[in-house]
Amino acid sequence: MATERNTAQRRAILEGLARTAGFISARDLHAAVGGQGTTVSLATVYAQLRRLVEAGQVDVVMTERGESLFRRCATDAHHHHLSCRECGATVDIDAPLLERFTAELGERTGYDDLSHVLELTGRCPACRAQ
Amino acid sequence: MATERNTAQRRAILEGLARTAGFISARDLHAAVGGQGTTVSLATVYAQLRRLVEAGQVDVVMTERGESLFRRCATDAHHHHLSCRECGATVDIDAPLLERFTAELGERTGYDDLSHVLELTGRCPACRAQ
DNA sequence: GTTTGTGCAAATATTTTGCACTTGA
DNA sequence: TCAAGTGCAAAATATTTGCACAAAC
Repeated sequence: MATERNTAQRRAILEGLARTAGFISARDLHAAVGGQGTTVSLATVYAQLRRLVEAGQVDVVMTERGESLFRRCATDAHHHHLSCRECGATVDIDAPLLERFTAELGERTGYDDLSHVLELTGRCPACRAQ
Repeated sequence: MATERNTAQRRAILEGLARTAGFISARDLHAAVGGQGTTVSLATVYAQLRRLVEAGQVDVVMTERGESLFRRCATDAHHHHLSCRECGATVDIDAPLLERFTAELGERTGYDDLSHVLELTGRCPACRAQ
């Protein structure tokens, strides 16, 4: 039985994920965790993320460029957000348009049990001003 | 104006894609093309695929492992895919609704340089029938 | 004390790039 | 002719792995 050890690095990574609103790359998570007290190697970030994904505690999506993005699984209500790729500021988004879109899609394609992941990134007004 | 030159390599790559039923990786396409008379370098396969993708003549999807898969496609517009989580079958989706949504979002939030990752999964009619 | 996790550096895999050479129009 | 395309090898990017050491239990 593989019991997870409660190491300082694992704690730091879980906190980093908890502090993050949406999806985050391994590289960015590594940077975010490094900013705090503990230092964690990138290899350990990957190792922990892999365990968390296997345990079903973390979600993964692939960007178009082949980069994996991770987030702790949300059990709460389904919603989306837009986050600034420079400063990390996030804005919540009500997406009735998107929900309608998926519903329509099911009818048109014959697929059912549809689910979607939408990750939006951009540059916020403050960062743009610089 | 970028006019595409009709090189032997480009022809071989297009024929390779035409001979392929579904999606194919750059590596496999390179191997398939090499089997025929002409030899084409892997770098050229990538270069041509990139042009074809930019021209909207070829589709790309990402595997879970971050490998790009290509296939010649009918639609020219930017679009996404809905894939069956059981058998992997993929359907093209034109998403003018989504594009409009992101454009609107930019105006409403003041964010610019928006990009999105949209992952759609469901169960296809064939798998549902079982 | 044993087993799991960590960190480093090196390996792997995919894709891109710099640059000299070739070729299509 | 000459810009666009090609091929090679090297670089860039993302992720994994081997192995010695450290730490959790």
